[in-house]
Amino acid sequence: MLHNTKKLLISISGPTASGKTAASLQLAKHFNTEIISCDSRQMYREMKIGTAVPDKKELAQCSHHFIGKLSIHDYYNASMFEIDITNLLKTLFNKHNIVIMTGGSGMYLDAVLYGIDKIPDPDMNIREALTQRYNNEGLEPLRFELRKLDPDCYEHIDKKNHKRVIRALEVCLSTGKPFSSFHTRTPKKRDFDVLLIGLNKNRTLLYHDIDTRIDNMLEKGLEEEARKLYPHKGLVPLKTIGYTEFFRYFDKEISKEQAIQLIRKNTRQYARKQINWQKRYKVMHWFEYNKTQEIIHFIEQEVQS
RNA sequence: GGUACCAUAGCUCAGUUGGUAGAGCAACGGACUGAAAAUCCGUGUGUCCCUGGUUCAAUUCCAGGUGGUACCA
Repeated sequence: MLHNTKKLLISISGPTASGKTAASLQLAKHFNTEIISCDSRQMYREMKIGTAVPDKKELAQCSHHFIGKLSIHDYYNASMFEIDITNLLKTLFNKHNIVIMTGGSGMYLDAVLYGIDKIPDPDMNIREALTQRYNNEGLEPLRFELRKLDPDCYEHIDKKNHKRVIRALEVCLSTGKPFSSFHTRTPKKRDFDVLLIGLNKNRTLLYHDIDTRIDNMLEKGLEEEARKLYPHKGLVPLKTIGYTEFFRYFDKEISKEQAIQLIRKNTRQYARKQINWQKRYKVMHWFEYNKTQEIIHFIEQEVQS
């Protein structure tokens, strides 16, 4: 039995197809607890197949949170996720000493672990106007304006990344204060401990398993799911691997075979970006993807010490 | 069997009037504070098919070989 007074959040990280779902289910059953999904796409209920949500059997094995919670028509972001999850954790920690969180969205994980600085909600009209300007005039004028409004931010920002520049400008314009003035650069304190677990799978096997997973999605009807969502293809949640490629096929821009090959390629690149992101956590404990018993043993040792 | 053309990066192909080579895609590495499965940045990884000849120097020119493609038999 666990005698710790402080509650523990166990985060399972790893690239797509590394076995996070299976591992977290085993952990949840072993510790008799619940699972929170830290995945920026599995939370949309219309996108089940393409985001590889756990199947009915898996979902029935323990309580899952945040899967299919939103509609693709809802606006959502990492800051909202931070608030929702910290609130949810308060409830769950009343029932459990340990809670599992699993998923591949690095920024959402950061939001839960360290928090995101409080900034007034984005003004969509300003964002829209800036995006228009970017489309018409290019990035240069926006960069120039940012240099005027927030020289400090301009120093550090990725100047070729239009989304970053637009975001910074949008905050400057809607708040009247420099974007950089909102950044505290200090992680928030949480009243629970965190144990970061990373799943490791060698690249060759990972790529093989990605292909298998995509074959499964196609069998389950990914094309049909994508076709249903095609009318909404402009929505942000649908800018997602597995859907955008099919949308291009529906637009007759590429063949179906090309779309599937693109899904494979883009998923591999996505996995690499996830691996890259996960390297930033110096306190991550790495395990081979199929060694859940070792993870359980490790957690029990950590809890007792 | 004969003739012509081709052989350069993982793939498709440039190129070197002879001084050991570069694009796209792929691959790989990285950044990330309210769009993050998004967005952006960086890196060339090579027996220039093989053997011989000419030359100070051959991936480049010449000869032969091997493989491929097309056409003729």
